[in-house]
Amino acid sequence: MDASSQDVSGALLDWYDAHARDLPWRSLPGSPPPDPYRVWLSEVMLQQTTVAAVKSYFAKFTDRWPTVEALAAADEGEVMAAWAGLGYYARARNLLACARAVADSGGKFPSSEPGLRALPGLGAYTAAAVAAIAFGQRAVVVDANVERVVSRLFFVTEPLPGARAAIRRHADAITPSTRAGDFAQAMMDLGATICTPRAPRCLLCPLSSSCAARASGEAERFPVKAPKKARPQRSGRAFWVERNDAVWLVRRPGKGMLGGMRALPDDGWSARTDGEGAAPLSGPWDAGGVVAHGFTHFQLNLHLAVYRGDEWSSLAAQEGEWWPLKTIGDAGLPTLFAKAARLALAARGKDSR
DNA sequence: CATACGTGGAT
DNA sequence: TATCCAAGTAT
Repeated sequence: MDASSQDVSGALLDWYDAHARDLPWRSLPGSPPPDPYRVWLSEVMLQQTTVAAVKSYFAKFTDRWPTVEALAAADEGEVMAAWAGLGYYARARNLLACARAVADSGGKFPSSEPGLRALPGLGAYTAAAVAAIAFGQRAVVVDANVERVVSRLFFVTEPLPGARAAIRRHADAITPSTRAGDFAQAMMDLGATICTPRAPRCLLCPLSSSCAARASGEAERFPVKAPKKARPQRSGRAFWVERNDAVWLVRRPGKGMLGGMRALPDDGWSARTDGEGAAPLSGPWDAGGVVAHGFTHFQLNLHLAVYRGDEWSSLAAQEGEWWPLKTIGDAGLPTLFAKAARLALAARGKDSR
């Protein structure tokens, strides 16, 4: 390592010793690594998800399933329901698959980066992060924070995603061989609190004297990114069928949008197409309002169709369940359908008043 | 390499 | 209000 790389990692670790965020899945700077189970769980939850959103879910999961063996023994539906609202539901399916793989191998996570990378739901980032944070191994940990910090430090003008390889080389060059976990978390804390996407606080940055973008006065324009595509507008229908203060819910297919989650029946809308599928009953259907919901790659207007009849016999041949309205909050509905349920119940409240 | 995959908070 | 963005992964 050359002198300037040492300057960067040393200055960053000194800053981290004084300013590390106190987070439930962390150990104090310089102290022994935390339980790999908790590191892994937090890292999966934090994929594309904010610290604020993760905190309550992390508490819920570790309280309910304190060890990887406990999670491995859990019912899949209960894990999916516990994940409801956090998004990117493939993570929950992979989480359980990973827990079971680890439990089947004696209950210990692999400590090597390649061993971790082979587990379900662990990609390049998460494998490196767990290796560094839970096992103290030197690993090049590159997430969106690191991309931003490094692209500024080294004035990387090539746009993402093409710049990934160059950014990785730079990150490798400044990664120290000791305090691997602290270094990785320090880079992420710096990116989250100082080297922010907009209005970076360069005056408070421990790396400002080494930062090429800071010297140029244009830190804010990094990382350069390729232009995004417009999000298409889609529409679909969801069906509200009520009987004896219960609503008819289904389980979505294991893959695809909201895969594996409990849901209202719908007409098959997806990222590719508006809905065209059949209703669970012949109707008649009343208009129950519209839920607007933004996904990563499209915007959806979900039209709620409400059945007020009493011919439910055709449902007996279908997969699904009557869920009591008074415990609808425990059904584990993803946010889109939780919004739809809220809409239906609000309208119902008005009717009965 | 591009696309599918959620959600809520900040600006 | 609209857009951006967050500790990415799988295909």
